[in-house]
Amino acid sequence: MTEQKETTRTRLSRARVLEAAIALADEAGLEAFSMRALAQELGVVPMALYKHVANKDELLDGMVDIVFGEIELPSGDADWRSAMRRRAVSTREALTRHGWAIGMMESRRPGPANLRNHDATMGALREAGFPFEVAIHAYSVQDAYIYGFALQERDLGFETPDSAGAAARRRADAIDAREEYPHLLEIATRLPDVGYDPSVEFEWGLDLILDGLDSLRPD
Amino acid sequence: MTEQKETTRTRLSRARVLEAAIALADEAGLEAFSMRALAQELGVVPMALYKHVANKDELLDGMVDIVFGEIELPSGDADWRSAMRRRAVSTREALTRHGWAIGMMESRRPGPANLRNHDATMGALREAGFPFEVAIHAYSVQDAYIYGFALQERDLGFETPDSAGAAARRRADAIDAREEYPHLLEIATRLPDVGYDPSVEFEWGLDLILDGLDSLRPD
DNA sequence: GACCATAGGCGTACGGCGTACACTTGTCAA
DNA sequence: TTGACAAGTGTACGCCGTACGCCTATGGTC
Repeated sequence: MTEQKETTRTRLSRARVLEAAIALADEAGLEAFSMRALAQELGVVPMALYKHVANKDELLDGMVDIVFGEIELPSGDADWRSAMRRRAVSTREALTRHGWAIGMMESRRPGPANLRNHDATMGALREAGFPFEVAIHAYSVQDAYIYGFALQERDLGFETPDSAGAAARRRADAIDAREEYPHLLEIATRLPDVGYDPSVEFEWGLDLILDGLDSLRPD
Repeated sequence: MTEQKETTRTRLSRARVLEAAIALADEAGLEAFSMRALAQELGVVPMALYKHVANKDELLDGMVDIVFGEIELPSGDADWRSAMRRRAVSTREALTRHGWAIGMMESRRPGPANLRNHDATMGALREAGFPFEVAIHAYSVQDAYIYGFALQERDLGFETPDSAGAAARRRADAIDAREEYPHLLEIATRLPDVGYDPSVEFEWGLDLILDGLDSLRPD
């Protein structure tokens, strides 16, 4: 028979490496994400990766910029408020899909998608009439809120309406002295009842901020 | 002579380990923070640490709870707004001192200082008259903003009034296609002039949020 | 079709990490 | 003085990122 290379493996490429890297980080988390594990996932020896990325750091840079690329840019058509709102919602969604990226969005060498995103966002605010300094403030509050919310959402494990209650209860149970913390107890007991939807929660705070900003806009 | 042990080294203790660990993480950063480096700092062999902490994870838990302990609890005396404001400012300050802790405040097994902080904060909101669900929302926005701001502050390197401009310029310079991103260029050029104080920036957004919350309070 | 430069993938090896396990040494109560 | 128990040590293992040199498959040229 001598079937020639029954598995003529598709060649590696930077794009394939990045894609597999994101998939691995998504499902295994950042701690379990190693060059060696990634190589295995790709059916290749660890050092093969280094023909396509300079090192792990540069790989992470590339991964983060892909996440930035998944974020909806503020469209010039819509009014500033809904443009900002859509961008914020889309950012949180991307960060929910890629929890590993949350702490890295602004800490690495910015890629093209990052720059485009920041430029477009600042542009939308300026064109909405915010003076430079107010635009800086407005940008700062929004991004701090978005990143912080994503961080909390990931860390507190409030994923589904009532896993939130479960998580709260777990935290309360972790310490047995429940009666020492009456308000934590209230959270653990009442949160499951009132229900908790992270999207609703996110948008509640987002709208509070956007309302505040709107009242500062000239005209 | 035979001076007995000229350096009768003070015994190790959990407290000494934690203190040295925080000092090391503060000055060397989280990546350079290793059990081996910490041991060396304490003039001891790595495995000696394990007589005082279970493992690195549990050590980090302890470090984070010490950071929580440095945060001012909302006092029952003041009105809710200034109590929340002081807590927020104090949290940001603690996180600025201990940048390594930012991503870990809510991700680890909560220690006593953590629980006390959360309970007291939720309590202050409830006693201010916020209904349960609104109090949850109010808590969520504030903490998301605080943690997110601390994260940005650390990652963007906007430490001093004009290192902010320098950092912005550095980011703009990192890519040479400056004219492709006019609004980033504006930031790089104008930010040094208008000055940038992270405390002012933080409190601007904080007040925006607190004002929004105040308008929702019953009475 | 034959040849060869080059890019892609491999194997080995090194120093650093967290920490298991068995040991020696120091300390303090009896 | 003694002996038990706590504190500190030494060695070793399996991970990690990645430098370096080798082999091999690929595709352009004749």
